[in-house]
Amino acid sequence: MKIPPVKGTRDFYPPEMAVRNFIVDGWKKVSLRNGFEEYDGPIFEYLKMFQIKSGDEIVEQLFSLTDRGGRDLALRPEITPTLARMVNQRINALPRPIKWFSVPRLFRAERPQKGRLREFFQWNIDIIGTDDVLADAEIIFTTIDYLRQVGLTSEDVKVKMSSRRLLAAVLRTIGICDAALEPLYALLDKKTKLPEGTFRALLAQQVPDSEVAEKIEAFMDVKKISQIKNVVGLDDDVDAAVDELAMVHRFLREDMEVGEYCKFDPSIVRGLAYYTGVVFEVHAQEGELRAICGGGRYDNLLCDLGGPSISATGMGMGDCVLEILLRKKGLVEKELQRQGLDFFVACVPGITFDDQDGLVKSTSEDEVVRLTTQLRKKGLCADFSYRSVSLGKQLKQASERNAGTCIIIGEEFKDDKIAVKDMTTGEQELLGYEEFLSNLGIGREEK
RNA sequence: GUGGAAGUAGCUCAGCUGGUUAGAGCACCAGAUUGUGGAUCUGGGGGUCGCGGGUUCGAAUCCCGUCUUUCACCCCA
Repeated sequence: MKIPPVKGTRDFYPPEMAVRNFIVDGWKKVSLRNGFEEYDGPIFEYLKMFQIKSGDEIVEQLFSLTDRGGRDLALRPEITPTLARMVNQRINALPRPIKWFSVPRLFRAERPQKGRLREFFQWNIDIIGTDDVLADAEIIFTTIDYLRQVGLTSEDVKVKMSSRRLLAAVLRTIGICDAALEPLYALLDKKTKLPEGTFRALLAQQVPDSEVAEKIEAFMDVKKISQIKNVVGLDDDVDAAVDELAMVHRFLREDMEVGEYCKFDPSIVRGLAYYTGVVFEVHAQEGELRAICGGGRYDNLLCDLGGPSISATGMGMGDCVLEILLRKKGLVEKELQRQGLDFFVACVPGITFDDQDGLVKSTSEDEVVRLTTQLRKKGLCADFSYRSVSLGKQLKQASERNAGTCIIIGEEFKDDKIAVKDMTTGEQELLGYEEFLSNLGIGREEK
């Protein structure tokens, strides 16, 4: 019986696995060099934990199960609740600020489409326990640091940033009441995806006062943080929010040297209600891809999940959209070619080697295994052919395996010599067996 | 969850309005080549035409259902 892969999942054959590792290894490397420590939690949690934060609609998009003890569980659709749980559990013992990262495997029972599957990986970085905007800047910087690391330039991608606090202050100043904020956020979030006329019509529904609606539109057209005050007028809350966002931008531009990646964009709202401050998304400049990542400040979430009131800011980046973009930009091919063996050990089949008394000591096939063992003992990647086939076949295998060097055990092994062939240049030299082995470690660090 | 499009070999696809035994390229395996790889040539394996049902003397081809993929919505933690 043929069993197909489950809807929305991927099989990682070696080439796909190499790409996945390229992505994940980059995430980890960049996290560590920016001072984040890795954590992880269980792949399933109590269903209730996800319900608290997200509500019933989200529950329909969870893979849930009941265990034999009657516990209602769910495969994690995100790791932030787990992070909050772990931090809350040891909140008094953990030194702050907490700078943690994770690369969890996540599950969402949504209908799959381009850049969105039912099982995927997501890079999460969070800074918990400080309300300093420098932490927001660092989250954004670390995100850019990764994008830059894999070769995406400020021509390729842009960090669009705004602020929930700013948006709330602006809307209140204009005259929107608190109850109307949430549905309005949802609409503003969609502005760039809707035709202008449609947006205007929907806005008119929510905001009947055309003067107010015009002000909202004017705000949505603002290109620079410094222009906000001119459009909205004077207000202490707006001023404070503007200054805060301007400070994040200044850190990124003047101190972290990534200003060319960043721009203010008032249409960045983020879907979820729990964001409280700076919010941002990274988008590819060209093409119709969904956001590569998103993040922001969420000062109330830990408290909502049963912990103390502690501020936090973070970012999540999934692997699906990122991979599509990296492939489109030709940034993964090089990585695929780099993997391969250090050595492939081959032999001329059927040669026997005698000891001093003329008795058979070993065959060339035996010596292949012995030499490979020595190479592996030194931590090198080495392999050989199981079947005793012609030397030509073995060399072919060596090049298919992308071996850097091929070693040939032939007649000259009777004089304790081996042929060492460089597979890229094709050059070959005879070396003493012991001499070759003892020189192996040297010069390897430079590679 | 709603609507559109598609599904033929591991991959990309051909197969005219239903008509013998379903093809090609690439990939894979073997040989040419028992001490020298990436090339070339020759040969080979591999398909219940996504699955199930219907129409028909006859279905890869037409119809229905279903699964999967994909696009647009909903949503996007």
